[in-house]
Amino acid sequence: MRHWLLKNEPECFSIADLEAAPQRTTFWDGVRNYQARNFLRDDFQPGDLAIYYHSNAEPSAAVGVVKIVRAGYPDHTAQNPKGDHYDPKHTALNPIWYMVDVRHVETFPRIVPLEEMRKVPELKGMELLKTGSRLSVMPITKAEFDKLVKLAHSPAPTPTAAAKKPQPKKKPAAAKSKRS
DNA sequence: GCCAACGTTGGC
DNA sequence: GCCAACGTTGGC
Repeated sequence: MRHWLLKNEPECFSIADLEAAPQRTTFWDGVRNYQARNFLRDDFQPGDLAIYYHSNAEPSAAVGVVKIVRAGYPDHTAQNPKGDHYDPKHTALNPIWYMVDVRHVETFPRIVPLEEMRKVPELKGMELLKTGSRLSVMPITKAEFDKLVKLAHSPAPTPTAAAKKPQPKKKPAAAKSKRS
C-alpha cells in the first residue's frame, strides 16, 4: 500500500466539498500532467491513503485524509469539448488522461499549513516543499504521511518571539473562476 | 498582484 | 531536436 499527496485549490474543490459529496466520494479528474498521470494510471491502488492538500489557499495547508477506492481509469472529462479539461487527442480507444476515485476519510481537526510543514525535519524530503514544485499528484512516504496526521492531531506549535512577525494586511480572496 | 519556476508548443 | 516564446502554477 502506498501513500500520496493530492493537491487541489479549495476554490475548485475543497475537502468540505468532498465530505458533502454523495458517498463522500468523487473522481479525481482534470490532471493534465504526464508525470502525475503516470502515478494515477500505473501506481494508485484501492486502499492507498492520501493527504488532501489545499493550494492557493489562505493558508495553503494539508487539510485531511482520503482513501483511494478505485484504481486509475480513463478521465472522460477529456472528451467533453465544453469542459475545462478537454483534450482532443484523448479518445475512448486511446485514452491519454487518467483519474482515480477517492473517498473522504478525515478532515483534520487542525490543518497543517505549508509554512509549518517547512519547519518539520521529517518532512524535508517532500516533493511538495521543493521550489517550483507544481506536481498535483505525488507520492509521499508512510513516515511523512504518519507525521502529517500526527501534527494535525497535535496542538499548533507556539511561535517563538523571534518567529513572530507582524501580519501584513490581506485582501479577502477575490471570487475565482473554476480552474481549467 | 507579482513573478519565479515549470511544462508545453511550435518554428526552424 | 533545439530552444525561445508562451501559458500556467502557486507561494508570497
